[in-house]
Amino acid sequence: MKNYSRQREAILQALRSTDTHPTANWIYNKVREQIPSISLGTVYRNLSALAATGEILAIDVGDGFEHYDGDISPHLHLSCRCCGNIEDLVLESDAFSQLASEHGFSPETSIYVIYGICKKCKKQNLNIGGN
Amino acid sequence: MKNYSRQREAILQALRSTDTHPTANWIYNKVREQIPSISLGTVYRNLSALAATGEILAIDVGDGFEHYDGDISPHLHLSCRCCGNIEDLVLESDAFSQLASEHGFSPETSIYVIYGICKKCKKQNLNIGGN
DNA sequence: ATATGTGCAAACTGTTTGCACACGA
DNA sequence: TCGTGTGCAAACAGTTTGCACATAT
Repeated sequence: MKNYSRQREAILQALRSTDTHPTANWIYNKVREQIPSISLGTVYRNLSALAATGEILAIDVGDGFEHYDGDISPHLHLSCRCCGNIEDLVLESDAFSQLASEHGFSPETSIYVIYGICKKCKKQNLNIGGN
Repeated sequence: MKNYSRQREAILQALRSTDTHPTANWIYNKVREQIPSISLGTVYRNLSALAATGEILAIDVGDGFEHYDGDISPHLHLSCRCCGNIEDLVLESDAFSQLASEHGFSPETSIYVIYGICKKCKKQNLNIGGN
């Protein structure tokens, strides 16, 4: 768990260089700054591998894109349906995972997404109607 | 918000007739028992419409399929990476949404997914390696 | 008649995969 | 040399969408 290829290293680095939750395509473009010859397929392959080993998190917020997160600690994802931004909210304790454990379920990864309107959009009165 | 077509009614009914979290295709096959001529496109269109109005929930557990849930109350989804089953766990209170509110975020829908191994799979020693 | 919804099938798009080649041990 | 990973591009699959027709008011 150390012998990373240059490509995987760059992918991991790109993901950890941001506090957003980028898509595969964003990472692809980012990594190309360092390794112009890298291919999208390689990005997907490595992201899948990293997610499978638990080194990164794959988050599906329902916008049709897979998002990735270098922060694997349990935290809330606040997904704004107005600007599309995904905000993090650190959790002091993961009561939900504990609850799941009490019910016989063995938690491994937790992905909590709350959809709504973020503070900024609300302030700008960019509120979207009932949609 | 009452004038539902026969198709939409059937889709809603099919979704609420099960305690699983079916995919669009499952619903499609289910509804075809009543309305054999219904098309997949119609199912998708209605599911999207129902999810947009908040009458149902669209859940992405990262298996490549969109899952739908007729229960829109905040609850945990326990996704077993062994058998693929999605279990519900009712929440008495949604502390996370409250936390988000305190941080200026206006929650509308909450989707909590915990990945792990369910009780049944664990009992059967179907435990999957580090994967 | 008009507006809304449907069935059908083609199109779309993010993701996956096969294959030949490159690189490190 | 051998195994693993890469680049490329074609293939895949779930979902969306355009269009003509059906249905209800």
